[in-house]
Amino acid sequence: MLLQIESYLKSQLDAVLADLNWPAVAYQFERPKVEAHGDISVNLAMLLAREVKQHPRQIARTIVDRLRLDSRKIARTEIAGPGFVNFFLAPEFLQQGVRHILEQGEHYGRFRDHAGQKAQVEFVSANPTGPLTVGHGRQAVLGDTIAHLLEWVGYQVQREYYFNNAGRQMRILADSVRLRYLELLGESIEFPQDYYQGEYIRDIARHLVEEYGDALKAEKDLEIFKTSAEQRIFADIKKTLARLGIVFDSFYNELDLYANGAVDAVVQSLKKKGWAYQKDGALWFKATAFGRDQDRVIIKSSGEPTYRMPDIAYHKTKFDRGFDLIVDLFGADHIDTYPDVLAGLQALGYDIGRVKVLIHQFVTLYEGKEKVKMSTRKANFITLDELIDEVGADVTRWFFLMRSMQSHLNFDLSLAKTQSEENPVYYTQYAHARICSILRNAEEKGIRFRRMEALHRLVEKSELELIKKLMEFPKLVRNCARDFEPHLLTQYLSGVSTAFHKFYTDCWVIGDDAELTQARLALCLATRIVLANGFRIVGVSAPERM
RNA sequence: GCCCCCGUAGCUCAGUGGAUAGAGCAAUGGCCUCCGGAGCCAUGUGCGCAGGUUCGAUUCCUGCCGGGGGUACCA
Repeated sequence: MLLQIESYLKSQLDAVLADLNWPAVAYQFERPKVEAHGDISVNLAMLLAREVKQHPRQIARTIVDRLRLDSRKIARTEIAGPGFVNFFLAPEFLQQGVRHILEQGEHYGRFRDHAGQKAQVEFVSANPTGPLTVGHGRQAVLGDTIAHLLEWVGYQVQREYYFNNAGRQMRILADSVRLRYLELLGESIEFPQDYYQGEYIRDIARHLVEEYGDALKAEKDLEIFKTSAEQRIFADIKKTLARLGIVFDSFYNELDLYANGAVDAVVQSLKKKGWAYQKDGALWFKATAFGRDQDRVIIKSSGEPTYRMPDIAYHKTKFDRGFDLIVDLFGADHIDTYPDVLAGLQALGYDIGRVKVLIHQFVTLYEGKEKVKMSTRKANFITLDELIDEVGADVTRWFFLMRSMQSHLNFDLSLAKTQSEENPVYYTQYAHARICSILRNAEEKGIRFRRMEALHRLVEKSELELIKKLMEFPKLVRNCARDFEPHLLTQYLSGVSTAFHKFYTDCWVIGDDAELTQARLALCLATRIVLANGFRIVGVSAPERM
């Protein structure tokens, strides 16, 4: 609705500009912070000042005098401050906004902007060497929410998890399991310090003992230990993600890229195109030709490819699989490696404009004032599961979404535990539960919403403020999806809750005036729709009771 | 050394090229005849420092200071 009124205003303003023979400038609509400045303001006059060589206020005056706006949409127009033109929405327009929301229901806020287009979001992508950490949790929640947002603007989205099961880490993991296995069989072993120390390694070994007895005692090949570890750990990872409501559509592994020749094909292709050369016994990629500060080794002198090769080959498959939008979500530790991948793709002739790389900063855990150092190897990390045990899935998701991804996140565990009852997510969910309670109450009294024509009774300030808030939702969804900024949603939703709680305090819903009751029930229903739709995107529950 | 991110209220964090910079937690005082008090209302402090661009900078640019991360023929 807000989007409709903006395009209406834009067409009116553009017509006036054309009339006056004034140049088109890129003016913007915004929602003023201060109530006295109206509902929508436009900075047009200030931008025109230089072009037209008049005072902004005078320009604004000229424009406003020529505007003939529909009074059912815009109640009045004012010029203020340095030359803002402020518009005040007509109550009638707001009341019709409620009707619009009720008619749209669970589709309110959805767009078809990208209908028919395919997007892929790659995230988490943690190697199966241990349980997910709190840091992975941040990425998991961000990625899943971005995927939701893209779905809301029309994309068909695939969630993909890429993992590396070909490298040295997995060998160490496998050998860690082997040693624990031998230990369980009573052999005396020496467990290296840089091996995986976690208790879960013993669990995996225990399963092997149960399944194979001592049959693997002399097994020199690590394959069975590796496969077993990979399967067990992945099962746990999936279970953890499922607790947060996250399900991946596809898992892609590095080994396949070697097995099916994809890595080799990329090497040949780079050579053929002249982007690779031999030096010091290694094969180098001419990354400097694509703006990098130095060339990179892609095949070591030992004959092994470096990690960049499978990364490039993997990304090539994303293009070959036909995605219109490719989103990569990485932790800050990858910040210096993805440009090589992009350069590689450019060298192969792909349009990297389709790739959106998102970097999120790390989570630093605190226990009170003490910083908790985390290392999967040393197994002194707090797992994502433990965090969910402590605060629940809703709080976990909400907490990770309250911060923008480029901000470092200090997570105080003891605070999260003690404050879990006072958490902002409860405040927001409470509004939803409260609405459900009112509706139950009405139901018990035999009152049902059925009269859309009562909406003109919504005239109280807190009613109109709530409606304005609800009408912002679609624009917000679209902007969050466009800018890949899921955190704005949590802020918005808690703003909706505030507006609702105010309305609830000021206005009695179920009363003697049947028509007014109908109007306010409609507003409650509309609020519930917006909250529920928002919760669906951020992935928290919409409780009917708390 | 070089590259990336961050520096906003006591704490954790939002936000904006513009008109009076916000939320949650923490603190203090109010609000229950009646739909859920997990609520509402009221009270305080802040854009790291210095230049520049601009009609206007907390926002953009440069330098500095402080914190985090990267910078391998490891992944």
